[in-house]
Amino acid sequence: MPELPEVEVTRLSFAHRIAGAKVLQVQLGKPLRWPLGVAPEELLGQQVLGVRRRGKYLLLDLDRGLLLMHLGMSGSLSFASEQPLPGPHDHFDLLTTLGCLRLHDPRRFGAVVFARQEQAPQAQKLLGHLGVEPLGDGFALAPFAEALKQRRAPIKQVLLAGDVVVGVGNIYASEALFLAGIRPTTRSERLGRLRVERLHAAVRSVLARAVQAGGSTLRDFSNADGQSGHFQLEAQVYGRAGQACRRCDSLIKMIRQGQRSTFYCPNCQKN
DNA sequence: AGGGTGACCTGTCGGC
DNA sequence: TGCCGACAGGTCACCC
Repeated sequence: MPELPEVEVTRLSFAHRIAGAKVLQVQLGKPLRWPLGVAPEELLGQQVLGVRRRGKYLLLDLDRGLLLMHLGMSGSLSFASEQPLPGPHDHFDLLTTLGCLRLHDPRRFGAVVFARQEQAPQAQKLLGHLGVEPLGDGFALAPFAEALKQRRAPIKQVLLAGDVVVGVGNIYASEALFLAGIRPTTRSERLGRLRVERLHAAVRSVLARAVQAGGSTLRDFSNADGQSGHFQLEAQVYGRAGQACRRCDSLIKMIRQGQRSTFYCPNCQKN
């Protein structure tokens, strides 16, 4: 479910409501990808100062540390004034004076990890290698071009790797490459100035529009209010193998790259 | 150090 | 209807 836009939409939906809350209780379900890394009692009484996002991580700033939350493949957060009855896939509840923040995650690829500070090794192990924020000022064309020139892997996989630019997941990678008119299999280093420029703009605009639309093009995403995306953004290529390209009517193709599906239009995306 | 692979876990869907 | 394999929005540890 969650790429950068979904994570950001989630953040926007509850950050203002949880700010200032004090932690009353922590309830854990089945194990997530990593252990919390601290005794839950350690969190009690701490105040939630705010919620930031770094890549696909949400950072819950507390007065004596921070919680790094990741939604994995199937996670979603909800924030409700009363604690709802926990279901079989609810694996983390943070009960606070202002409401209950809950991580629901059937596949349990998500995680909640505590660190005393952002620079602590537990946090840096997860955040340290991340690339620039695509929606921030740091996403400049020249360094992006420079980074892409250093890589020999197919451009789709460089985007997914997240060490050049963060937040682009499997859906938006295909979508951005379509927008830029670039074949996903093209080696990163072989992209010329013009294509890099188009890709830079495409990554930005695809992600920004998805945030504005309230989440992804896909069906089961909902923010922490329980509201689903507006579905205003139709996928151009993702999930459309065998269907007609919306721009040129050619048939959309699906291939496998690094065990993930990639979709593209063979006519609109020639190298 | 970059690149390729397997691993983690559960649910759903299509085909036989 | 039932079973089985393929696949799903992420990313880490591991090997070369």
